[in-house]
Amino acid sequence: MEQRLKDNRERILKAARKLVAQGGFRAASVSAVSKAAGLSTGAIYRYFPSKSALMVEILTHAVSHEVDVLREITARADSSTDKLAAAVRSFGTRALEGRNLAYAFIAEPTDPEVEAARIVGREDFGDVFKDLLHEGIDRGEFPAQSVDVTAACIVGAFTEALVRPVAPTTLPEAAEPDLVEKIVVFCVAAVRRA
Amino acid sequence: MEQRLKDNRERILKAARKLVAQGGFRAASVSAVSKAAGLSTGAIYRYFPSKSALMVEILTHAVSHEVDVLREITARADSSTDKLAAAVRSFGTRALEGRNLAYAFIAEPTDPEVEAARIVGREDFGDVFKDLLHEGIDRGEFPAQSVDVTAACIVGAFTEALVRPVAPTTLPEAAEPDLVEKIVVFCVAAVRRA
DNA sequence: TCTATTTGTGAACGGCGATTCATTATTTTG
DNA sequence: CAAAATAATGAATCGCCGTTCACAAATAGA
Repeated sequence: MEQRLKDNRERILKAARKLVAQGGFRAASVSAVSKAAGLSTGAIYRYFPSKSALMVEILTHAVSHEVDVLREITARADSSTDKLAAAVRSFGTRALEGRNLAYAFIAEPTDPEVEAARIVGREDFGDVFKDLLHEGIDRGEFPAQSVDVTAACIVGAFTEALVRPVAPTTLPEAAEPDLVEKIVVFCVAAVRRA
Repeated sequence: MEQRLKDNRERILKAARKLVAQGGFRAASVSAVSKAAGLSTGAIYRYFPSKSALMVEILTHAVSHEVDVLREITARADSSTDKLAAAVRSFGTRALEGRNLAYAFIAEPTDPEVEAARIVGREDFGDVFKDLLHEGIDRGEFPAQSVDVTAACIVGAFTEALVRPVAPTTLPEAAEPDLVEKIVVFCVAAVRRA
């Protein structure tokens, strides 16, 4: 049945995503993925030409989805300040829900092919913030500033503040209350007077 | 001669540091280190119980040195705002001088032992900023805020803005002019909540 | 049903990096 | 200057990983 083939492909993607979410790319070896998907290692290669291709697909898919969410959310707010706050809040909240996955996609180094895909995703991401900053500067809501540097600082601030601390273990960890809101305040203050 | 033993140990550390600075931990294999140090792979194990131990020593040594520099620099400024600016500026400038080394120490994932050392160093680092923030809040220079979150955001902001972009290759890359100053402005504005 | 094609298996392969260890060179000591 | 101790060597070992492939099972088409 051709349906089963679709299902298998989906199961592989899902299993790989789960493993990356739990332990980063390092935990997603082909044998681990195949085991989690209930298939043999060889079977993986009937669905993906290489491990890198599998990882790239996971990454680009997740990133483009997140970028869509971000664009939609910013479109809803009126002022640039609100847009910025909403974007940081949304991204922060969503990243918190899947910390290790976010870490893997944002920061964890891997082989060159995946790295290239990461760079592209990172740029798509940064573009959302850059557009938003440009608009705010044009409107006079934000003072003139280097949007590239500011965008990098914003991404870095919440990456560090809520994604990084998890790197080694898989602790659920009671997050500091209002963590995301605090980061929002930090970023908004920085942008409005940077 | 016992002096030669000291020298060998030092040469190993130096060679390893250089390799990490050039290509991250990934480039610092035992055989590469031994070659660079002019010794055999086996010899490394007369001086260090494992590769991890060698890397941990490099990391903790470098971090404690950087923390010293930071403490000294902040001690020289008067206002908390100046201390903060000086700390961010100094750390940023120094990190830029050795981007890959900074990247490896701040962000590149490795084995659990090195990771543990990194976390400790990261905390020592954060403490400098936290002390500084507490003082500024007490003096009324900064509004009340979560020093933990703010410190993380600051470290993240410049990590992302000047260390990360280097991750894959060893490009010298003309850095954006005044990059460090822009980051300083960003961080100061964020902390002062202006 | 029987054959042809597609899908799945998992042991085997090749590469790489950390670690060990029998052996050799060097230094110390009596 | 021998003999014992110490240091250095680097090929071999081990473990892990991605990938392949000869074969087995399942499915499709006649």
